[in-house]
Amino acid sequence: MKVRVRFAPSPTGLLHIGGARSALFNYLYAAGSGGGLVLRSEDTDRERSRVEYEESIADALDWLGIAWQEGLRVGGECAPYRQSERLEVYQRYVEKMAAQGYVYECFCSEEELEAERQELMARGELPRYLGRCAGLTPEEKQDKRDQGMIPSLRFQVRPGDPVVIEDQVRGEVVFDREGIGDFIIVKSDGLPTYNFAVVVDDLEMNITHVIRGEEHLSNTPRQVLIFEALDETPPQFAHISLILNDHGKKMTKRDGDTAVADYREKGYLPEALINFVGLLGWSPPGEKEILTIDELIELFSLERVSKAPAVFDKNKLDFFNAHYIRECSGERLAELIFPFIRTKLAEQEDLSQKDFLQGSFSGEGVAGGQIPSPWLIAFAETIQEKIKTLAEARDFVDVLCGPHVGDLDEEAREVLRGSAVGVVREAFRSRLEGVSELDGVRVKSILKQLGKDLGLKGKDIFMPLRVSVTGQMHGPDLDRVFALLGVENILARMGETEKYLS
RNA sequence: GGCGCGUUGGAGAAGCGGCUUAACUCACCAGCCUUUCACGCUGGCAUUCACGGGUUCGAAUCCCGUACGCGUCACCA
Repeated sequence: MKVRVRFAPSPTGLLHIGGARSALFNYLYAAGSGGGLVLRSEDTDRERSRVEYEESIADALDWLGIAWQEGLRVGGECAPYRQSERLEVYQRYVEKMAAQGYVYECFCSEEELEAERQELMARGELPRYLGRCAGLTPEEKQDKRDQGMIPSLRFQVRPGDPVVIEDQVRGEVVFDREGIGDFIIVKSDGLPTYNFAVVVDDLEMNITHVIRGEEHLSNTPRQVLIFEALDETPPQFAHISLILNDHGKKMTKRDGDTAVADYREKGYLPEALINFVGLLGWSPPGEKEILTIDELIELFSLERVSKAPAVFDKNKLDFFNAHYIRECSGERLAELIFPFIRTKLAEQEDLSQKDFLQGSFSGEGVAGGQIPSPWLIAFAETIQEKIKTLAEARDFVDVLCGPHVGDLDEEAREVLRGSAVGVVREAFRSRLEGVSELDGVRVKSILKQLGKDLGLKGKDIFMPLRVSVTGQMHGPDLDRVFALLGVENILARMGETEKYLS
């Protein structure tokens, strides 16, 4: 039988890291076994569901490179893929189960239910519904209706053997039927509850494997009971552990960046996020951890999914991101960086006419858009090894653009007070005379010759020049920096730092 | 509280009864490389696998108990 898995988020918020991992694991499993992935929207919560969220979730998956063959946006044989549009389907199943006597109307109010729960808890018993409305006579029901009460529908849990779940990750998990009270399958607003809708949809959509978060494990017996009442075989279950924050708690919005979109905005690459998230609760068989999505597909298996929860470690994410940034071609990095530095670049008044702003982007780029200018590519290559996120590129704009040096800190000023500084600067300046185009090779040879002529080595010649031109103690290789700035800017900046000389 | 799940270094983890005096990766520390910072390279970082019992010639690996953590007990998913 062909593997069919699904990712079924409820559109009540952005796609968060945990959801992304569930989607990823489903995707990897499907792709690795020649199966398919279905994207379904579980929007039965009328209050909280919103189409915008559904869109943003699909966008996030697209961006990550997690592709689904069926469902939202792409359609398919089992359409519709939005639960709110499948009400007739659920109705059919309600009737099927009602015919077997599994369904009854419940008129209990929220207050009554709460009171019952409290009482059971106080007695130290399992809070659950005791079936008060199960024995209502037709007259009593009519009476309640006449009073304007709208019933919900409950599933009757019958006594029997414990429910055994063969979980692909956790092994055999056993639940007692007595601990499960009759639960609601259709709310009084006519919409099915989660536990009912998943079962129907997984059945109708021929889902073979349900891979989802551990928080669903305790719900699984209810779902199995419904499968049983329907006389159907449940799919294989695989419950993956939770992702914890660094305090060991379940990651929630309050922990700050939990949405995939947050990371995209901060300048993380999709391949870095995929690599990182893929290693959360799963480990590859070999020693290699830097893995592309295709390699993950190749290596992924449920057997290697960990039972223990995983802590989200931003350090490691940063490591992956820095790695993938370093792997980019200059052209792609330039394209990726552009949106992050666009406004900053625009502030550089004297550079605004340079081609990297608009004119640079014409023709076909690697990402299918436009081609970045040679300058932008050089800029990208210059900072490539310095940044962990794309957003950090912003910090380099002022340093590598324009005729102005920012304020120098005390350490930098100290460097310029050195005795040989004036000589080095003058020698450098004179060598720049008559030079119109600077490139890395040219800069290198100028600096080399300079050192030779003055009889100075390394630090003594490079630090004064670095500080004179960039105002900084650290930064990318000087030859690249100078080539990027150009003669005019270098001279202008040296003029500005003149005042710091002793 | 009931039920369920988990517990190997700061983090991700490998380990599936002897090959483990516990791989690998991130972080951290030291050294090397280098015109700075980074990158890269080399080395260091758990005598010990939550704790206590037991089984066994032998246990991180199997069993039991305890502790701790997490999840779940909704007309939310």
